[in-house]
Amino acid sequence: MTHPTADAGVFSFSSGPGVASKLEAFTKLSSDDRSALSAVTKNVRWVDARRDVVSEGDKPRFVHLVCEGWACRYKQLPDGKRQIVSLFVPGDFCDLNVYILKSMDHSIGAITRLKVAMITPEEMNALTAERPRITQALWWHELVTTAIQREWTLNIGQRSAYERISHLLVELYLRLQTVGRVSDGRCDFPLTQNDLADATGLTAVHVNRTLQELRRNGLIELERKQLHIIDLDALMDVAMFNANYLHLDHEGRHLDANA
Amino acid sequence: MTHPTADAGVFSFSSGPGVASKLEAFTKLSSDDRSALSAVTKNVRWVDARRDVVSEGDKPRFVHLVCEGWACRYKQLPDGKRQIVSLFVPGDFCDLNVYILKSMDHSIGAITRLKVAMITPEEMNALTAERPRITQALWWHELVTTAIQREWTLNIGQRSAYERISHLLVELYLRLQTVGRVSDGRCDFPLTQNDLADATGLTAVHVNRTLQELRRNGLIELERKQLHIIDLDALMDVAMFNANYLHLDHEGRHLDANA
DNA sequence: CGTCTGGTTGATACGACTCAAATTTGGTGG
DNA sequence: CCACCAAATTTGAGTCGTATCAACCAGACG
Repeated sequence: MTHPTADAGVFSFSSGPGVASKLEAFTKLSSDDRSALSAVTKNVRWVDARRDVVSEGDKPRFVHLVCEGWACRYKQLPDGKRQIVSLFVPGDFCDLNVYILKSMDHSIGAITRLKVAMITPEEMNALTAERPRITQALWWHELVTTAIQREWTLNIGQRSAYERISHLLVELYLRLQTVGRVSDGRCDFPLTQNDLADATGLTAVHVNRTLQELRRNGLIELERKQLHIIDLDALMDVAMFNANYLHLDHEGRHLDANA
Repeated sequence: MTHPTADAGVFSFSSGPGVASKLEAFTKLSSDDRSALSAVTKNVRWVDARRDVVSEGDKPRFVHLVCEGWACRYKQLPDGKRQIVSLFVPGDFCDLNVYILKSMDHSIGAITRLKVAMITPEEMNALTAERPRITQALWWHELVTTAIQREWTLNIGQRSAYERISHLLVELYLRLQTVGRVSDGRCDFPLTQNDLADATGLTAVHVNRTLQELRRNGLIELERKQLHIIDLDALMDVAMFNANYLHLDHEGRHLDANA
């Protein structure tokens, strides 16, 4: 098992599933699709943990695709409060089509050391012009991303701390599962309690006590940046988790596009 | 002034700005663009206040465009709690491209009596195939909609009740302004305190007391479904309002596409 | 009129915050 | 390999913002 801070890579599956893995949760891609995708993801960049990939106010120039590591989207208030509004795991695109806008209204930050592919608007246009299946899949990705954003609004607005953290854990667990980064009920989980606090609108102290309660109740184990979900059904129950918003039910998913 | 429940129409500007008004906040449209738009918005439907336009679980079949009245997007939890995750005012599209998905993960509900145009996927495809400027504008619309969603997450996660309600009032005021539905610091505001509670993650009682405080502090007047913002700058200050997320700064906005 | 929805008020309770300090962990350099 | 330091986690005590519960009131409607 790779150590979280080792230089070679942050994750257990450091040469794990390809960048297409998330899109393939929507539809099977042909091998041509896959090679077109990997052709535009050649231009990669490593970003240190806790560094910005893009900062609020920047003119957006690239679409970013997370290859390795975790990132977040966050917004900051003048009084210093910070809200993490999205989390990105490997396979996630950060800002499809954002280059239409004049300036970023939020920042993208690296949670861990991060490998991101940088795709130019021209490459994206070429890709979508030539590969309708990828275009569809990117649209699906965009719709799921905004559905997750809505669920977060619901989560923060209506659930208690205990439910809220449970919900976030389940969401991330399922998202990691769809890109092949869960095994044996376990996954990497590099968020600090401070990150968790910023993502859920709670304080770090309260997150700490809530996690202890989840442990005490036999629902999870969480240490050394490893999450083990002991009883997923019970945790989903606590969280009132309804997976419909992840839209993993697409029929095309089981078809083979290479036929 | 038209009464909210009168049959003729909910708003002061009932034959107000056209459906293109929001898109024109991004870029000037040509008269061809405008007629193409109005051609696909012929199929309209009236929905009673407090009724669903689309319900969670439905197969999405149309893109909806709000012509008159207000609507909301909401999600409900099994324990009965409800979160309004978005609000729609005239000129807003509800769910661009949503027909890619198999089922709705949220509902769209009418706040007032509502006039919505129903656009088929085929019409949308034809529209975007033929009218690149509209395609761009729709993308911009989509990006702004999700930016608003992120700002709501921030709002609920980090701002106090007083700041939070202020922020929502300012946002809606500015959005109404861009579609020409503000005059003299005043606009229609059909939300009940209960709606406001569901949108901000507060209770109706607390919303009530908070509104009273805003009134007491000379920032707003709000009665009979009319909002008067007395001191916009002060209110924006309270809310720590940064309008960047509305992306109203696009250069194309001031160009004339008919040239 | 009586009913209903939306708004207002008061008293009380509690979930989450604050502040402060101690402890543990992980990384760094001698 | 150990000593050190910073970051992250944990604990405790006290407070506060917002929720809860329960009336009551006003206007709109049938």
